[in-house]
Order: sequence, then structure tokens, then C-alpha cells
Amino acid sequence: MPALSDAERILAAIRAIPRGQVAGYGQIAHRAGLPGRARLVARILSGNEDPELPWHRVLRSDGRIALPPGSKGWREQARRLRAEGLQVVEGRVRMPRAESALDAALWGPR
DNA sequence: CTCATGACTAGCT
DNA sequence: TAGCTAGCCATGA
Repeated sequence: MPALSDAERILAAIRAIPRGQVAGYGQIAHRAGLPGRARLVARILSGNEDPELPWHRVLRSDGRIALPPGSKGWREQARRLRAEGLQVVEGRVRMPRAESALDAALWGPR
């Protein structure tokens, strides 16, 4: 039996996102050793109940909040991100221009 | 088995 | 940047 399930590795990858930083669904999947499983990450998050999990740091590849615009979760995520010093406009996280050259730089150091 | 659904992506216009 | 399309994968009917 595997030491860690896919879900556990994904949760670990999410918990590893530093405060004030964000990561994409695909990135989380990749870091968890599950390339191409972005939708699995989304599935895990939708069913998550751990209040300690920094789920608000997970965004879509285009930097937008994945939840339905205007929904309760959407507002909560935007609120938490701003609370960590990030600029959120129209459900979209704006990153410093100097570091937006590539995704790797965009999402911060591994 | 097929079909629909969803906190997804990448490519093209 | 926005809109559309096709591909993707796990679940449940």
C-alpha cells in the first residue's frame, strides 16, 4: 500500500504554499507528482473541510479565482488573499510586473 | 457501457 | 483581454 494517497500529496502541496503566495491547480498537481491532474486538485478542494488548509492560495492558470464570481466562496477567497497583501481585482490576482515574465516566476519559487 | 458535470488547461482567433 | 474549442480526469446516474 502506498505511504501517501494522491489526495494526501495534493493537500501537502497546498499546505506548502507560503503565505502571500499563490499557485495554480496544475502546479499543485505537478508538485504532488501528478502532472495533468488539475481537475483532481479542484475535486479535492471542493470536498475539503480542513479549516487550516490554505485553499485560497490556489488559483486557475490565468490567475483568476476558480469559484463562481460573486459566490460566497469567491468573496471569501478574495478577502483572504487581500488579507495576505495580494492585489485582487475583479476576482483576479495581480502580480508584480517584474516577476510576471514566466509562470515559474509568477507563482514564486518552488 | 455511455453521458453529463465540474474550484481545469492550452491553443487559436 | 475575451470567447470558443478540444482535451483532460474522477464521479455518479
